[in-house]
Amino acid sequence: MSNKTRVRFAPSPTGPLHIGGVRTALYNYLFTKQQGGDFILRIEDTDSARFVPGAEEYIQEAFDWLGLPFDESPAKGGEFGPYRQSERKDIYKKYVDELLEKELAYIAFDTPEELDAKRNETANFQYDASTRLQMRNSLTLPTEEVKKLIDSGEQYVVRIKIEPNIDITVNDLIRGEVVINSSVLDDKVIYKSSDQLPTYHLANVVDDHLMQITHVIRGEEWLPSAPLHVWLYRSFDWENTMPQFAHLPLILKPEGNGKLSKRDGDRLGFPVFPLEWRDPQSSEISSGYRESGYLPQAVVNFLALLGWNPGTEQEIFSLDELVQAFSFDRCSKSGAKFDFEKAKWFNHKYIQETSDDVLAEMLEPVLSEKNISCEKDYTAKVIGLVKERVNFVKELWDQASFFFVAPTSYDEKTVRKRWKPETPEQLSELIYVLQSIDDFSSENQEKAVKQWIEDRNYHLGNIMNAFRLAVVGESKGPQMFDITALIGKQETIDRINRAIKEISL
RNA sequence: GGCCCAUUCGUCUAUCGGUUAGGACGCCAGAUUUUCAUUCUGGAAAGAGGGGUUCGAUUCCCCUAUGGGCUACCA
Repeated sequence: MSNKTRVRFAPSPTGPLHIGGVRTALYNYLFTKQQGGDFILRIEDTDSARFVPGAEEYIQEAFDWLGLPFDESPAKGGEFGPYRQSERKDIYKKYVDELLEKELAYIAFDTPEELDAKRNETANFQYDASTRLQMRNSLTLPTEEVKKLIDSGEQYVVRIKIEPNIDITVNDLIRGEVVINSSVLDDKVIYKSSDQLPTYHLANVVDDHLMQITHVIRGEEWLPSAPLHVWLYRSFDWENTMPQFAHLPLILKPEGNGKLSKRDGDRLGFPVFPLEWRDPQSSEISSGYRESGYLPQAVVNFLALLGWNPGTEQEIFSLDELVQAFSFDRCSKSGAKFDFEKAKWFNHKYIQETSDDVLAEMLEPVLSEKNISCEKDYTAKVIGLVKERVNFVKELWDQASFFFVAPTSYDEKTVRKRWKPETPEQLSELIYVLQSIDDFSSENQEKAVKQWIEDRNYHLGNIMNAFRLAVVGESKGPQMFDITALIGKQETIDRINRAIKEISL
């Protein structure tokens, strides 16, 4: 067996991938790539009842968008496949039988109703060494009886037989040694005859072993069952090749209590999913980071810092830099509340670093939706002027619409404040001044207009603000002459004329 | 209820026994600006509580409190 680092991200396809899962996957990726290892996607669909169509495709697409490619996956294949647990039925059966033969597991016939009844009558009922002898299973029933029940089609499950009062140590890369006494563990179901599939615990351990996974990096919600997994490795006699564990702290709701859940996002005004998701049953739509105008690099950067820090004051990291810098001993042990404001800030930073051409490409759908077609080059120039004021790609339109369409109305407050009785006449003069400028560059305009203002002893602020109101429609936007230089002389003059006509009414 | 994990500014976090407890987001103020922003500068803002150990604890130990997770024939 090679000692190459191999990690897996193992979601169950029960819906869209949530942002906490994305972070877990990201840490897996960072760690394994730092080691020169492999990043594997395994679909854990052992619960046939909860399968949601489209979820697996969604997961694939999300990682494509994020730029975190898998080395092995259902889509890509690999030498340890298949990568969907539902396609590995036969494999698991063999290992379940092995445990049964070694008498480390047993068959149980108790129905869900019987178990419910038991739980109701006994407080803290647990199916374990203290109770298993009172239940209907292969430990209490005669062998022929067990055989007869199975042959007659009686549904059963296989339970792991946990020996009581043994301290089980889980060595966690983030938390150190966690010791749990086996008496608090129950005889977990590892296989169900109803769908002939194992439960998570068994499938997980068998697959991690067979796929030669070296590190299991997952959410903290798995910490309580980690001792069971260790027990399973022991039962199979695989403890010497058992993967190392790292249980990541959870991502919490920004306000109130509890871990971030699917419903939190749209309720609080930010996405919790990488991509937009449309529920196949209810048709309900949950927003995604991609559709909200986040750049994947910003999402990756933000998520990486949520629960890990470099120990320096650097905050902006490329993926490669993250791969270099990541380490488990700089992961925090406690849950992190999701901070939407900071996510916005990261996106702002990344938009500044993205080229105008790329942003123009991203703005294209918005423009065509508004029936605006223009040169990419023009759009890019516009973006160059306004991008420093936005957090999201979609905000570019709000900041730049007047570059594409002339104002149809004039902001009332600004009119009241900036449109004086003498303004129309001054702007008429301004038109003459602009008319006389041959090279309509920003610099030339500024020189000519300022000279005129000085000659006539006008008030700079009054002129410029009225000018802006006429061209933009309100009191916002980049340098005035940068705007007019881009939209051109004729358009500028037209807009001033229109404003004189309409505002004076 | 039981078991496990955690606990530094509002939030994300640095500190690995001795610091004016540092940074970032957000917030507030000032500067820049022909507007709105951006940007820059400055400011307010933290060791859950109680016991120990120690010359000295945010840091190590214990208890309490609080938060979180798990406790399914779900993952």
